[in-house]
Amino acid sequence: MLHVAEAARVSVATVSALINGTATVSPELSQRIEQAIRDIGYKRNAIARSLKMGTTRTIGLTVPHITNPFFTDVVSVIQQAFDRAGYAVMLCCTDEDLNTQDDQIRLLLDRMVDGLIVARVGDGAILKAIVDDANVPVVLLDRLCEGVDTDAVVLDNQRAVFDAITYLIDLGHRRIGYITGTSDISPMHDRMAGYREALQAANLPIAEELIRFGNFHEIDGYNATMQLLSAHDRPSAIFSANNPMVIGTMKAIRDIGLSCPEDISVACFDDFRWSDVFQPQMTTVAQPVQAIGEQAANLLLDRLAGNREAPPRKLVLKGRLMIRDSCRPLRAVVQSVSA
Amino acid sequence: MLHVAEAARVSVATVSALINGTATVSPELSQRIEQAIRDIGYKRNAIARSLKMGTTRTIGLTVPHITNPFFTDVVSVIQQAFDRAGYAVMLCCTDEDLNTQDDQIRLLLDRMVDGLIVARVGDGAILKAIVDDANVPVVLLDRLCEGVDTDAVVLDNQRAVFDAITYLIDLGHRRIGYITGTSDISPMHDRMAGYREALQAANLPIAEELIRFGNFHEIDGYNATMQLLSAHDRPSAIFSANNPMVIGTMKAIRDIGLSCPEDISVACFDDFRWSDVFQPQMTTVAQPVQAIGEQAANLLLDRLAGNREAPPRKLVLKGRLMIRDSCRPLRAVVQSVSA
DNA sequence: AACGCTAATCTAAACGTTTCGATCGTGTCA
DNA sequence: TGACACGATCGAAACGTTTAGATTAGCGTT
Repeated sequence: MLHVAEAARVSVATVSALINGTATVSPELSQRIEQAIRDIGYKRNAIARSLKMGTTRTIGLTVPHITNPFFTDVVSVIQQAFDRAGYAVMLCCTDEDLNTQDDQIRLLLDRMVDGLIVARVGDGAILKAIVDDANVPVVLLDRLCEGVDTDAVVLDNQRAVFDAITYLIDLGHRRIGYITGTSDISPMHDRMAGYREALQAANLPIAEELIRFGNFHEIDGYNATMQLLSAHDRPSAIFSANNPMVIGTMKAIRDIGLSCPEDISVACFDDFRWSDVFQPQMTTVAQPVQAIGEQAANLLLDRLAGNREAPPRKLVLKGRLMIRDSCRPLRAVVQSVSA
Repeated sequence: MLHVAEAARVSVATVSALINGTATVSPELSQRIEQAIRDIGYKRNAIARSLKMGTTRTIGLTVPHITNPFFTDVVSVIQQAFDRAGYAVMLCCTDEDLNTQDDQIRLLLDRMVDGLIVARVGDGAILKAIVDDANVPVVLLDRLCEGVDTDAVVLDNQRAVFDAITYLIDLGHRRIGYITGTSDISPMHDRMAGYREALQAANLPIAEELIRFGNFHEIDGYNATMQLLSAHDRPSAIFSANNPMVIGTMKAIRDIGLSCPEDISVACFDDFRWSDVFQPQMTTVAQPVQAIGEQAANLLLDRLAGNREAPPRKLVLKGRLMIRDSCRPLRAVVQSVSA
């Protein structure tokens, strides 16, 4: 900018005024300055600007795994929304690891991001501390955080799983395997509650041996399914509370020589792009990824626009059960119905 | 930092020296400073540091669509690699749009990213201009760019498609539909070349009506397939040069009342996580996403480490044909073989 | 005792902006 | 004609660091 000012024989203040439109500058000088900008190929240095202004027009976004199709989609929507608003987004993947997450959030705050969207991991203690003393607006995505009272957009997970499990029960299933991630994050906790609620509502016993915990990964779903299927009284249906794990479930079913839906019904959380193309077409709980991403972005953009004092807003969206053909009625039930 | 210095009764220079380890500071002062840092909860301002140092420890990454599973995986790997190296990554999705890409690259350069990894879009003119005058290292990902002579990691696309088409030919297919994205980017161009080469090598005619262009999206694959299948002399196999489009292909096949692989064989570029779980298990050309991401990251990290003068390095990796069961031998061939 | 050497510390400039307040013509009004 | 307001422009400080070079103190040599 100094060079531009010299070339146009004006002060840097005038150049700045013209560029930002913060003060009127005469047509004559405007022209000289614009010419100089073109000649020199001047680009404003956003870092210097950020230092002075105290704002970077950059936000941080952390998700556990970007390869989880739910997060892929949400990240995509969020990125687009902020792009439209002229913000850059720094993406971090925490790999479901608490320390990684802490490091990354610190990294983002060091870089003075203007705001944070966090699909958190682990317990909320450090997140809370970080959020409290850095005074950037934070919106929680997908996962609430005890003690962190801030904007959030989540799904009504309990209801969504309740609906899915109830659907399986209506098909005649009585022993329904349930594969979940570790329950220290709210969605897993709430989904489990939905499972239990549905069984109770149908007066079915809750068999703890049918509930299997994994660490969100395909291999965990595989192992859990193997255990479920090799038990002597195996379930007739399996619900996987997370998308990557259901792949493991399907592989285990295949490897053990069974087939879905003939021998065992399967449903899972999170829709994916291939759901209705390949066989079996998977019955899933679809999250409104577009809405989730947009709402999260809007909440944060609203704060960034200056609305800092409004009380925390918690948006709860509804999932939708996408019934396809990976779940079949149990024969016994079909008979009793036709009897 | 000023506050810390005052609290510890030292100069800011000493604080800086301690924090960065750039000079020895006596145990006594060290302790006072560390205490002050803790008391105040001081965090170094990375923006101010960047301004002074001329480096942000941030890189920019642009891809056309993060929801394309190839890019999802590569982005994931790249993000991890830079995270390990202490870099942040700004992610941009260009949506296959040239103007968007230009805007985003400018946005990134304004923010003084230290380097750029670009899976480009459109023609390379502006990209070239941008890359030339911003003097940040750039590595091209997946797609080369005419006139931009810089580090790159790409696939041997021609060979990969050659192998896939040859496989189909060996199965007895003679009329093989080919669905591609617009050929102004190198992978599409090279893949097409592989298609033509394979047909020529087998002395088969190249029927231009079997070649369909789309814009990388599912709907384009759908439309292209509809056209191919409603022609009077329809192909017995279809190869889709891009992953999202193959979903459209499968939907079109279903909607038109055919089935894969019984009525028509299908193969496509880019493997996906569900390939071997659902039916038909798709025969694909798998890219070594892990290697691609790591190599791209390494090339850039090497430049960032100071190796600016080395001549441009172009890494060409090999694809791998994953034969599953979405392609069947043509009956005629089976008969002639058994005859 | 004077000197030079080293280690520890400090002062101040610089990075590239924004912006407050000052300055300087110019035209208007009494 | 003098006072005054106003519009255009500028000078300089500030944002929070890093770092070159200056300063100081301590210590061993001669």
